[in-house]
Formats: sequence, C-alpha cells, structure tokens
Amino acid sequence: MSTHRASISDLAAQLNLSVSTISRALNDHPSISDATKRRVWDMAQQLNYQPNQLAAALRKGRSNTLGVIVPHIDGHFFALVLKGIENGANQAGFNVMICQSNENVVHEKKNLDTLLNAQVEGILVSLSLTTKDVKHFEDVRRRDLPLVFFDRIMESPDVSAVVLDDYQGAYQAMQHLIEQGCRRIAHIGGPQHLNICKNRYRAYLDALRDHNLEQDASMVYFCDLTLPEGKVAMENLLNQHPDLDGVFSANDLALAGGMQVLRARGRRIPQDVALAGFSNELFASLTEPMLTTVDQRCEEMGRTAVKLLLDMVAEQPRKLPPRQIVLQPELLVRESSQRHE
Amino acid sequence: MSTHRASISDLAAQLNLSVSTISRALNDHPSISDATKRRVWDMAQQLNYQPNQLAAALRKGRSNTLGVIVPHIDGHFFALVLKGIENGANQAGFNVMICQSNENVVHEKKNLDTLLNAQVEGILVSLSLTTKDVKHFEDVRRRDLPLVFFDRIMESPDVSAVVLDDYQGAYQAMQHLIEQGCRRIAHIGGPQHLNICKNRYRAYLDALRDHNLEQDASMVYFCDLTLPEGKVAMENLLNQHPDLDGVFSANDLALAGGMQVLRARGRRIPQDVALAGFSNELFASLTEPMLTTVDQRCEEMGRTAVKLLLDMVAEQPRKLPPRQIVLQPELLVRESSQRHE
DNA sequence: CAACTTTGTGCAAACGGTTGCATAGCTACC
DNA sequence: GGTAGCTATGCAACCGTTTGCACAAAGTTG
Repeated sequence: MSTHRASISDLAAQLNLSVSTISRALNDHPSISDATKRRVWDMAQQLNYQPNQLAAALRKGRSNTLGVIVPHIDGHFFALVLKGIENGANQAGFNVMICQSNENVVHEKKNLDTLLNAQVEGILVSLSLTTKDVKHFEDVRRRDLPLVFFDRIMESPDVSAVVLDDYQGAYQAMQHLIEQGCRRIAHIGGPQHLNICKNRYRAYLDALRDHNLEQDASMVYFCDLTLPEGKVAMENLLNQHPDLDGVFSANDLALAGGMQVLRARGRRIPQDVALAGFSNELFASLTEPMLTTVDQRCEEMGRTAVKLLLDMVAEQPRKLPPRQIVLQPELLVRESSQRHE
Repeated sequence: MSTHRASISDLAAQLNLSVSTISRALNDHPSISDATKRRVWDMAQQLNYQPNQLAAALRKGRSNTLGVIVPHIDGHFFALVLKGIENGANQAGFNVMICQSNENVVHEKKNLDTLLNAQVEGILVSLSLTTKDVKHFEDVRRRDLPLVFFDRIMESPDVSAVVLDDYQGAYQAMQHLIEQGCRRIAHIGGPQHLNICKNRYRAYLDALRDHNLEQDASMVYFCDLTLPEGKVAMENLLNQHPDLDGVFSANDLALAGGMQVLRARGRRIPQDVALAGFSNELFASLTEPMLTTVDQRCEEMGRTAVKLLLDMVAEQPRKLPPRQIVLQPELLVRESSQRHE
C-alpha cells in the first residue's frame, strides 16, 4: 500500500458514511449508534488508521503538547525533574517538548519562541544562570498561556511556581553540623541572583546567628559551584582559616572538589572537618566517605509542577490565581558529617 | 487585544492584500516585490505575528519535529546523548519530542504511537531492556519514516544505527588490566540479549584467550548492573574465587557496588584487585580510588545519530541505504587499575 | 502595434480533522 | 392523523497555512 496513511475520509469512503460520522464514531460520540461505531472501529483497525494529531490540534486550537525549558538536560537534578514531568504529562495524554537554554538567556528566548510557534498549551521553565530580567516571558502572559516556574524562578507573587524550601534544607544541614560539634563552619556559595543559592546562604547565616556563632565574610566563598571551582574555593578557605572544622556547600559537586583538597592536605573527614552538601547527587553516596546532603525531591518537583500546569490548562476562563508550592527537602546524614553514633 | 493571536489573514486585512501574498512575502518568495515584502514584515512586527507551525505542518505534511525514545532520561549516558540530539536538531530547525520507555516494551510501543500521531518526521530509538522483538517498528518502516537506532539497537543489516564499538573498548580495558599484571580477572556482565553487553562480554573472553589466560564460567556473573546487584555480584565472585586479582565490569555503577564490597573485605585497590568499568559516569572520577573506565562518547553519539536521521529526512525519494556508524571509545586509565607508573 | 514575456498579485483548493446546524426516519402521544 | 420528540446521520464551515494556476498590468520584441 506504499506510504499513504489512511485518513478519516478513507474510512468514510470504505463504509459509505460521511466524515463527520466517522469522526464522531472514533471519538465515541453518544449520538452515533453502537452498530455504526463498531463498524468504524473495525475498519479503522483494518486500515491501520492513526489519527493525525496535527489536524485535530489545528481545528481544536489545542495541541496537547507542553513545553519545558531547562538550563541543561544532563545533571542529576534536571534529569529527574524531567522524568517526573514527562511521566505526569504522558499520563494526562500530553506530549512534551524539551528545550535546553544551556544557561544562556539568548537561547532561552529562542526556546520560548520555538515553543510558542509549536502552539504548546503551557510552559514549564527553570531559569538559566544568565537570566536576570524576565521580560521575554511577558509575551506568554499576554497570550494568557499557562506558565509555571520551577526551582530557579523569578521571584514575584504573581507567577505560579514550584520550589524546594532551600532555606529549610540548608538550615537543617547547618544545624546538624553544629550538633556534631562544628564551630568554625565555612560556606561554598553559588551565584546570589539565583533564589536557590541566596536562600541557602541566608540559612547559613541565620543558623550561625541563632547558635551564637561568629559570622565572618571571609568564611564564605562564592563561585559557580563546579568541581574545579570547589577545589579553588576550598584552597582559599583553608588558606585563610586553617582551623575551620566544617563546610556547608550549596551543592554536592563543589563539595566533592573541596573534599579532594581536604584529603590532599591530610584532613580527616569528618573528624577534623565535617562536610554537608546539597542536591543528593548520585555520586554523593559513592564517594569515600559518603556525603551528607539535602535531597531535593526532584521527581516530585517535576510531577507537582506539571500537575499545577495541567490544572491551569484545564481551567478554561483563566481566572486561577497564581500559586506557589513549596516542597520540603530531606536531610540525608552520611559519613562525611557523622562524628558519633 | 486580549488573547487573540494575529494570523496571516489579520495581516492581509490590515494591508489590503490577499493571504497568499502575505504567506509568500513572509517566506521571502521571489515573485513578491521588495516593497510589499517590507510592508508585510513591518506589519508582522507591529502585530507581533507568530506563525502557527501546526497549520503549516498540516499543509506541508512536514511537522519539523523529531521523536526520541529512550529507556530513561536520568542517568548520565542518556542525558548526554539527548543533549547532543537536542542541540543537533535545534540547529537544523527541528523540535524534539522525548519519550521514556522506562525499560518497558509496552511503554515503548505506546511511545511509538504517540510519536506517529504527532506526525514526527523521523524517530531515534534506544531499545528498552525488555524489548526482545521489534515488530512494533515495522509500522515505522512501512510508513517509510526515517528511523535510526542508537546504542541499544536491533541487530540487523537493514536498519540505520549509531553505536559505540563496545567490543573494542572492552578489549582495551581488558588488555590494560592484563598489562597491569592481572591474571585472574572476573567479569560482571549485563543482560546478554543487549548488543552492548554481549559485545563487552565477548571482548572479555577474547582478551583472555588471546593472552592465554584461562576462561572460567564461574568467574563471570550476569546481572542488571545496578549498584546493589554489583555488590551481590562481587560477593559471589569473591566467595568462589578469593584469589581474583582483577575485575572488568560492564558498567561503572555495578563496579562501584563491587568496590564497596572489596573495601569491606579489606582488599586494596588496585594492589590486590585492579578494577575497570565502562561508561565514564560522572562519579567515576569522584570515587576513592577513581575508576578506570571506558568513555562512550555520549554527546557525539547524539550528534551523529541526529545528523544521520536528518540526512534521511532530507533525502526525498527514500533510497538511502541503511547505514551503521561505529564510534570509537576511549579508555580512561585512573587509580583503580594503575599499579605502576 | 500585435504578440509575447515578465512581474506581482489574487483565487481557491488543499491538509485532516471537528462541530453547529439541518434533516430524514421513527416512535409516541393526545 | 397531526405534532412533538428522539435517534442517527450528513452538510458545510472552519482552524491557519501553502501552493498551482489564472490573470492583469507593464515591459519587450519584431
């Protein structure tokens, strides 16, 4: 039969029915008789009919597709969130288009255009590192298109978002370090225009203050939280404060770098220096010692974000007020910080 | 102004031109005068016109979308391949729809239907663990739709595919272990119906034979290559062969599990037992000691696969013969196997 | 200046479905 | 037996673009 795909009108021709009847039969419309429906379904099977979603989407003005923009697709965190998003969307019968901004605002704008042209019904976004203003998202709101931010968000009360309670997680990690006896705790922090990094830093400061420990700006090193930058951070911190006895890092990767430096300098972990990270990367339980870290509920974040978005998509007169959902993190205590039973 | 998106006919009305002229002007068709084009472009700008890709796709029979089916989206390997795919596709002006089979054939079939309904112009697939027969892909070929397998493929000369030379990589790893003085090398293997695992096992056997080392079935343990299964594997191997002095694992994760067992039993790595894995997972350079492993050229695999697919999409009378592309892996020697300078 | 070409534009039919409205054939009721 | 109501189906417009063809106006040629 070559390459031609059976269409609704092929079915109509075969059965001597009109296309509208076929369409209704396929959609199980109540005003079509059971007998006819059966005939149509059988013929559909026989001709291996597959509906053309594009045509339906065009007519209905509903593409059944959601768009996602993430900074990058590799890396444990986003991969897991995407898994949650994809599963959630599929269950609701939606397809997902995924774009990477590569941590680049220009890309992010382009991605946005792409998704808008593809007529997606809603968009999920986690901002790139270099996104400082968010004018490009105005377009989306003008179109009245549902939009949900997750993890890296623009802080504003009139957008919907799903985030982790980074402050809470960081505070717990700090409290734990202090309970383990740490008194001179350093912090490896990330870019402060990102809500997540800012909140982790804020919790670090607050925990120190609440426990009457000194806050010292030179005990904090800000960087982009890569592995090599973690090394540099630790070198710097150790040089200025040879006597530090604990480190709280805004992510696991930088901490892994820092740990290599500590080991090279002969510090015992956790006896001399106790460590806590953030993210619960896969490798955090494979290092020696295993890293204490904060789990970010990645898949749950994805599922929650997509659920929120789908609620907004379904709500026809778009009157739903923006919602912010905050997920609670979980502190995972492992060898890198546990000093006594 | 509300929610209405400007369409081509809005432009036509504004400018007192026909929709066909607008369409041609927007597409820079040669038979439209420059003056008219400029007027149209200006008006498009002014009304913030964005083309409806769905309508164009329907009319042209070209959706500008590619489909990808992967076993899962988390995990370093697939994430990186996807990055390569997404970047390559975007550069060529294509969108990408990503589906996860969750290592489940039934899901895989459903994904396939989804992508076909969405009218993708080509499909990239890496098979799920539970896919043993591939009849469901017949449909794709009947439709004459470009199809490229990558990494986990169906072995058949008449499909296009991009794979790593797993045999070569595994053989190099084995040769390296042997050069380091290992004589009793065990193997942790994966499901043998997967081409990749089969080839790694074959290389293990061949390397032993080529170096006149004994092949012993009890030195091989097959499992699904997860972390806990790696532990079980190593327990078993050690119990039967307390004197083994090397391990080659079909992936890094199982090896990481195995390494924990070895350490618990007091074996020194690499002095007592030298280790080599496969995949170059992120964590492989974060463990203590760092793991020797084989890099899979993930991003390159993605870029290559999508390039091949796009070539097939472009080739109009679909006469391109199926092509198999084999990428060369790279052995990364690290602490877990390096016994002397 | 007739005939022919070129240039720029419009008409209308696709693409493959969905859907409001009309209608034909029955049944049922008073 | 006339009217109302219900059931099952068809007609035709529509979604937003693309594109083959027709055609008017202007330019070119002999």
